[in-house]
This record gives sequence, structure tokens and C-alpha cells, in this order.
Amino acid sequence: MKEDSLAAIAKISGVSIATVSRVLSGKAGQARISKATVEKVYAAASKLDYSPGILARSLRNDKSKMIGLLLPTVSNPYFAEIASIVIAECRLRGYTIMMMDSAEDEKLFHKSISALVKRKVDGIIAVPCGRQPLFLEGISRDYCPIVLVDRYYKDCNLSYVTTDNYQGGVIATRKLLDAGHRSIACIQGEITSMPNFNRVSGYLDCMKEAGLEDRCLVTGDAFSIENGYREARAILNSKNRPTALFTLSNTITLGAIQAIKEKGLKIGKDISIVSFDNNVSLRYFTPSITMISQPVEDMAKVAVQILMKAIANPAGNSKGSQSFTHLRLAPSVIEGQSVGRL
Amino acid sequence: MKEDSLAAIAKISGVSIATVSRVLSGKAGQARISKATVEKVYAAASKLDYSPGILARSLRNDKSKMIGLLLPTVSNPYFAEIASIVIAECRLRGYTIMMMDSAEDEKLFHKSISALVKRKVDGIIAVPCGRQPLFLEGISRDYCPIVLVDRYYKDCNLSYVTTDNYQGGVIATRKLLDAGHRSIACIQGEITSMPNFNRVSGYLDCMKEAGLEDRCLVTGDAFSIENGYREARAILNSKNRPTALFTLSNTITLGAIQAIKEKGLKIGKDISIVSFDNNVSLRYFTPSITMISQPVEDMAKVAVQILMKAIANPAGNSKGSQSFTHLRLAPSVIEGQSVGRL
DNA sequence: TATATTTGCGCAAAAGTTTGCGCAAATAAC
DNA sequence: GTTATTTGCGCAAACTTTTGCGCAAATATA
Repeated sequence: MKEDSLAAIAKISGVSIATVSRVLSGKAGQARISKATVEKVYAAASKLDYSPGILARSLRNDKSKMIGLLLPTVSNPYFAEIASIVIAECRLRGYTIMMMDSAEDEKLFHKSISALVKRKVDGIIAVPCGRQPLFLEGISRDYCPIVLVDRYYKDCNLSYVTTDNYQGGVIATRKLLDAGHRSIACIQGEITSMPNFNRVSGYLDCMKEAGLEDRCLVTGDAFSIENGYREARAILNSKNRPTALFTLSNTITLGAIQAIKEKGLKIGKDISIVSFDNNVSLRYFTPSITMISQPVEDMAKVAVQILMKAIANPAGNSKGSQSFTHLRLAPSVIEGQSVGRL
Repeated sequence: MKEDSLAAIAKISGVSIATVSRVLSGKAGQARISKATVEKVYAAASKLDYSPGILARSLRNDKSKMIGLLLPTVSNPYFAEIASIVIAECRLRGYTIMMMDSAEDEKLFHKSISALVKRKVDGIIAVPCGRQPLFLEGISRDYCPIVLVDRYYKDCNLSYVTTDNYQGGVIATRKLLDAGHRSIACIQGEITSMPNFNRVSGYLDCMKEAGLEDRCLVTGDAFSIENGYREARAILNSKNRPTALFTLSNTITLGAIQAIKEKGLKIGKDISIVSFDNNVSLRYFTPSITMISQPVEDMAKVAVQILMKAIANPAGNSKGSQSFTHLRLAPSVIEGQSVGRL
């Protein structure tokens, strides 16, 4: 027998294991346990410096006080910030984070989800990969609530919190149009993701509205520095070099800036930029980059709140009538000097 | 009975639970189980699409195939990169990461370690907080191996992998001295941490060697943007403004750059900078920042290797003669344009 | 044919917690 | 002095897996 178990306390205090369990889980009242017994148990427990065996508890209760967190990559500062906030918020509520990294790989993403479920996480917060919500919907129906952050699926039976990316795309493009730009290239990220799709849609619609549909250019395929660098390079070397870039993430922007520097061009003069995301370092660049900032902190906090509600109230399931929360938070603009007037 | 358990397989295949367990854990050989039985079991298992209940297994075996990862903050890109690599390396080896954030709070750090132990993690990788190794040594002795990354303790009974921060401090300072600077201020980070202490030592020794001990200036107290900004501001506004800054982390540098911009000074002309860490965005600044880069990838990978070895071979414990690995990897220099000649 | 050995597998305990059921004893009611 | 009610708590099952011990049956040896 372990020194630190209900059994040990039971032996010391001379009551049964069951009684100890009930006392320590605050059920002394409804189990009508006498004050004297309660005190004996507490005394023994604190003498042994007892803390419950979480594994046994999880096994028994089918829950673990753990939240699974699944991101495409922690090394992207945008996701790292989400992680940071989610971790803090969950800890505040007594939950521990089990974190995984899907490396933008849908197979791995699904495997990770299954691993989390096997570990009986009480809920999952994820930035998903791929276009297929079915798997996640199944998990959410049969096992534990899931809240999507940033990326989501259309008309899916899952809660999500995201930025109004379409609006973001519109605002960015309009900013460039208003400054007189007519030739604006868009370097996109992960093309299977809704945020990317919506940002691009905003861009395209805005261009169309300005009568520039035949001057649209959308390239790229990943939210990474490499992609930003590669695509920007190609664009800058092209015959009819655009006068402005709309880069769809902080990483893409970073890569683009590298390409621009190599080419010897001046940002805000030779080439203008509006970037998605709010990266501190981009703010301190000279010139500072104009950004469409996402309300990351709110997004992460709200996601945790929604998840907690779903955990506390699995009633939603009872009649197959789960209710899902779909939130689209407004982006904001961080003005910089990277947009030049033509 | 759950549909997905040893018991279910046992019932279908008509053997006992024990036999199923032995077959599925590859112990059919040493338990001398007949080929026919083995096949029946496999058939039933694959029919049910069995996968073991990890919690029950962990409870029984006192191990979990999980590694605890404990960082001061995920939002610092330096730590995020460590996390990213550790996660990937562990997954490669079939381990899952349980990640926590101590927010630079020693109490919370200890609580988090205890939580990890309670969950029976097989090992821990940590960037610790505080000056006190005793607690960690105890955990490592009694529960599971611990490998420290980046931060460590002198003469402690714990393995660690870190950068040769003293060398880094020396190289940085010498770089500035060689360019003719005589008045060099150092903005430091978390003062309880060894890396910080060693970087500062390198700086001080180097200054002393150049006969400049009375012109040393070390300020600051956290690896954060705010601290970098605040201290740089104060330094730049001081009477005898130094001609160069040695900033001890990427975050501090970012803050310092903000202060410099606000003050209207030109980096590399009015004020020179050498920074610790290797942040991509600092490389794309104009002018690009000269940096003392830490071998983050190697550090993280080696840390995982050491941990895996310790897990595989708990023999070290048997005679109280554990052996600890202490590694100090060499930093490298990333040349930029932020150091001006005087 | 009787004893020894090997082969094949099951029983039950163990890990630590939670909880439905129900047993006794004390108190209340008649 | 019975019967009913309440109080206080224990028993044992359940969650799933692992493993030491040992029982039968089959085969080999004497």
C-alpha cells in the first residue's frame, strides 16, 4: 500500500476507504458522516500530506482535469501566443494542458486528437488541419467538447472562435487601394484553411469592386517565412511588378521583407505592404509595417470560456440537440509606415 | 464492459483476460502461448479495433509515455522554439508532451512539477525558475529523470544542456570593444538565472580586461520587451549616454529598439547593439542586428536524447550513483550591421 | 504404469479512486 | 416494548491493465 493513498488514511484514522473518499471529496454532508469522523480523516490526510492519485481518479471518472491543445506549429508566434493564453486561462480554472503539434499534417492531427481522447481529456481546443470536419464532429459528439480557434469549417457541428478574416482582407485591400495602388499582389498561406480563404475572398471582392479583377494575383501556399520569401521574390522579379503586397501572416511578411531587402527595394516607397497578424517586431521595423491585427487574447480567452461551459454542461448532448457557438471577432488596424501613396 | 477492452477481446476469443494481455504486449513467447491462441486473440483485437486504455496501463505500470515540458513562458520565441523541437523529437519516440508555463514564478514552477509527477510522466524537460535545485534533485532522485535546458544550477545533481553563455558574453563585448566602443551598457534579464549571470560575467570580465571596470553598467531584471524598453530608455536619456548596448535576449533587444526609435537615434551610427539569441525578425531589421546565436535546435535535441537515455536506463539509480550529463554548447555569431566603428 | 517434466493458460491481486446498495445501531414514534 | 425512521458508515464492484503463482493436461522419462 502506498503511503499516500486513501487506504493509508483509512488505516490511520480507523475508518473505511469509502468514508475517507467521501470526506475528502466534500461529500461528508450528503453521506451524513459524523463530525468526529470527518475530523479524524482530515487529520490523517494532512499528516500524510495526501494528494489524490489523479490517474486512478481519471480511470474511474472518465475525466482528467486536462484540456488538449492542438496547434499546427508552436514555433509560429501567432500560435505560440494562443498557446500561452490558453495555458494560463486553463490553469486558472484548475485544468492542465496537454499540448501537441500537428505540423500542418492532417493525418498527424487526427492521430493526436485520438491520443488526447485516449487520455480522457475533458475538452479540446484546436487549430485544425485539413478540410474535413467529420472526424472532429464525431469526437465532439461521442467523447468530449471541442472548440476550434482561428480555423474552422463552414456549417459544422462544432463551436469556433475566429477573426472576421473577410473583413480583414477587405480593410487591408481598401487601405492599399485608397493609397492609389492598382496592382496589388496577395501572398497567401495554408490554402485549405478558412481564414486564408476568407482573407483572399475579401481581397478579391474588394479588387473586383474597384474594377481590378483582371489585376488580381494570389500566390503562395503556407503560413511560413520560406513561402513568404519565395513568393515575394518571384513577384518582385516579375515583369509587371506590383506596387503593393498583401501578406496573409506575420511569417509570410517576414519572408517577404527578406526578399525585398535582398532586391534592394524600399518598403513604403518602391513597394508597399499590409500584413495580417500583429507581430511586435514588425511594429519596430523601419518603416513599421501596417497590420491587420487579430484579437488573439480575446479569441483564446473566449475559446476557453466556451469550452468550460460545454464541459460544465454536457446536457447539450442529452437530446442530441447540442448548441454550438460561432464567433467572428473583428480585426483592428495597426497603422504603420509601410503603405506609400502613389 | 467497454467494447474496447481486454475483457471484450477475451470474451470473443474465448480465452482469459490475462492471456489477451500477454499476447498483445508481445509476451506470448515467454508465457508460452500457443500459436492458435495468439491468432485468435489478434483476430479479435483487430476486429474490435482495440487500442489499450492508457490510463489503466499507466496506473498499473507507473509510467505514462508522457514527457513533462516546463517553460517560463511560451510566448517568448526562444522558448517556443525549444518547445517546438522537444515536442517533435518526443513524438518521434512515441512520447506525448504535457506542457506547462511557469510564468517565471518559482512557486508555480514547483507546483507544476508536482502536477507532472502526479501524472506519472516518465521524464521532465524544464527551463527552471529560481535558485533552488534541491526540490528538483529530490524529484529526480525519487521519481523521474529531469533534464534542464538553458537554465541550470551550479554543482547540482541534475543533467543539463545549455549554451556557453560566458563565452557568448565575452564574444559580444569583445566585438564592441574591437569596434572602438568604450562605454558599453548591458541590459540583463532574469537575474536569478545562470545564463544571465554568465553572460554578465563574460561582459564584466571582458570590460575589466580592457581596463574599463569603472565604466561597466548592468541594468534590467527580466527577459521581456518591457524591460528592454524601460532600461534602454533610461540609459539613452542618461547624462553620459553609452555608445553601445549589449542586450541579453531577443525580447530585451526588441524593447531597446523601440526606445531607440522613439529617441530618434540610428542603430549602428548613434548607438550600437549586440544582442543575444537568434530571432529571425532581428535579422531582417534595417540595419540587421548582430547576434550571439544559441544552438537551440541542438540543445533541445540533445536534451531529449539525454532524457531518453535516463528513462531507458534507470540503473543509474540502483546504487545511488546516478551520473549526470552537463553540456555547454558553443554559441555562434550572426553578423549584422548594428555595430558601428568609433 | 507410475513419476517427472513441460506446455498452455487461468485466477486473483494489485494499482487508487468513486459510488450504489445496504447493514447495523441509535433515536423517534406509537 | 414493538415498529418505523434516521444516522453513520462499510462492502464490494467498477474502471482497465499487468503479473506472480499455480493448476491441469499433455508429453517424456524411468
